[in-house]
Amino acid sequence: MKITPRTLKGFRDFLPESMIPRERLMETARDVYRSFGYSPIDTPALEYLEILSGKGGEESDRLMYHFEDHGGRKVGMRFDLTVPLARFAAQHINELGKPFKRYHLGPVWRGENTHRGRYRELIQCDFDTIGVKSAVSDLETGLVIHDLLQAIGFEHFTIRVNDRRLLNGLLENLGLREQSAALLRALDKLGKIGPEKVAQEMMAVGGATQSQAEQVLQLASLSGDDASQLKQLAKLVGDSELGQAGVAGLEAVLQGARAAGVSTNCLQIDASIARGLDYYTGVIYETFLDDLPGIGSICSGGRYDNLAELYTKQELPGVGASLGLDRLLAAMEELGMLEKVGTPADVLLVYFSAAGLSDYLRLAAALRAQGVGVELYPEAKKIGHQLRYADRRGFPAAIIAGDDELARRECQLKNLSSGQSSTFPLDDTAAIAEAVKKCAAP
RNA sequence: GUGGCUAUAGCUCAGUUGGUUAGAGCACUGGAUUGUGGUUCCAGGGGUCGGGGGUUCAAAUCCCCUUAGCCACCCCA
Repeated sequence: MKITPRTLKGFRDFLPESMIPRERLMETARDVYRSFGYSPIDTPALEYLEILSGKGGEESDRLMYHFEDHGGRKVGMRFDLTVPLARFAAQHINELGKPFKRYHLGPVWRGENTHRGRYRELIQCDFDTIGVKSAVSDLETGLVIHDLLQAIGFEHFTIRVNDRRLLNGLLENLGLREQSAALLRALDKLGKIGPEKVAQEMMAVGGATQSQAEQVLQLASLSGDDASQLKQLAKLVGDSELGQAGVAGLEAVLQGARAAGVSTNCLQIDASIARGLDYYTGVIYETFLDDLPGIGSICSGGRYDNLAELYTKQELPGVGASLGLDRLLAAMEELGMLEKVGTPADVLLVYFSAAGLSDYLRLAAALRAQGVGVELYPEAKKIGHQLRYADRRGFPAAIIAGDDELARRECQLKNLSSGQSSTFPLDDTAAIAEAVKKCAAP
């Protein structure tokens, strides 16, 4: 009786075809983060339960995988990278200095119900700047998102920016500060259920009056250029100090972004985004793909005033965002942006007979030293078989060097998409490497 | 967590009012072609019909339970 091979609900295997673009995406994220000066860190998958359940209480029990280890310690698996960052920062900030900019790519686990694009094990790609309150860091966070999406290959996307202080300032003005959580939750559904139902929910659940609900909804109906939108917002928040700070924050982000060359198409105010994380206190970002808005935000983040207050007396403000790798890959798949490749190598080296093995090994080593990925076929099967293998795996090229070629100290390089071959001296590995790279280029 | 839909070969699916040995396309392996892939032709392997229980002379087909997936809602650190 064999054990049925299967994976847990919400957990997935990745075949090369999906793992290759996945790794590429992570590499792109790392490159962009590094280009802004963020440094890599890592933290354990397991933490003491008390670290992770700091504020969640009962709710976190449902969401988090937790258990008792063999030493009787109560432990939990991290469900995001922000809480571990808070612990990490509280523990190490004196060695790190401020500001501290880090990126962190890694899996997190959530024991909640699964949906399309939502799994129990997922990769997060976070970057944060902690230890400073500067608006420059707020702005830079948006710039990273912008550069990241461009580096991945997106042209049509919208980074929506908002500021928590704006919303709270308005609510303060209206005397609704106490109910802000319920009201923001309602406001966040705007795109989904429309303004009328949002107003209804605000009145029913949030305790707002009709006119209060309408004023909150005005936030979401701005028009005109940056300056006039900011003017409208300033008017809405009136003399609320908090609200004015929010307007100023947004102004700084918009001006900076324009100075850095970010177009109005790619980054704009959307005062209705309110979603999520309770701990955000300032600027908020959410990013949508214009060609696939239904998939939701693929990169979100914002500013939080005191990341690590649960763990240290030191005040540690921060700002950052997180790329939802799995959701983004699902989107790219749907948009046909992922070409199917079954191999990461550039060329297949056909194996004729053991007599040529030393030459093959020497050639392969020389090509690899020049940055060309080479796969040597491991057995002397028929050439047709080996070429078919190369074709199906998506190799762009094959090197063919049988007894005849080797006797002449030559090899053939066959471009598998055009079908054309050319001959090179076996020793001229620089020329071969260059020709292979030409085949591999799109 | 609530409600609905679904599960047949590696993948996409057919399978009549319950009826005898469960099929197709693609993929895979071998051959036609002993040194040139993608096309074509031939052959082959691969299924306890998601799992368990029940009804029946007889179940892929009907009933119950369970697991997994999809959709909507709830929630979202």
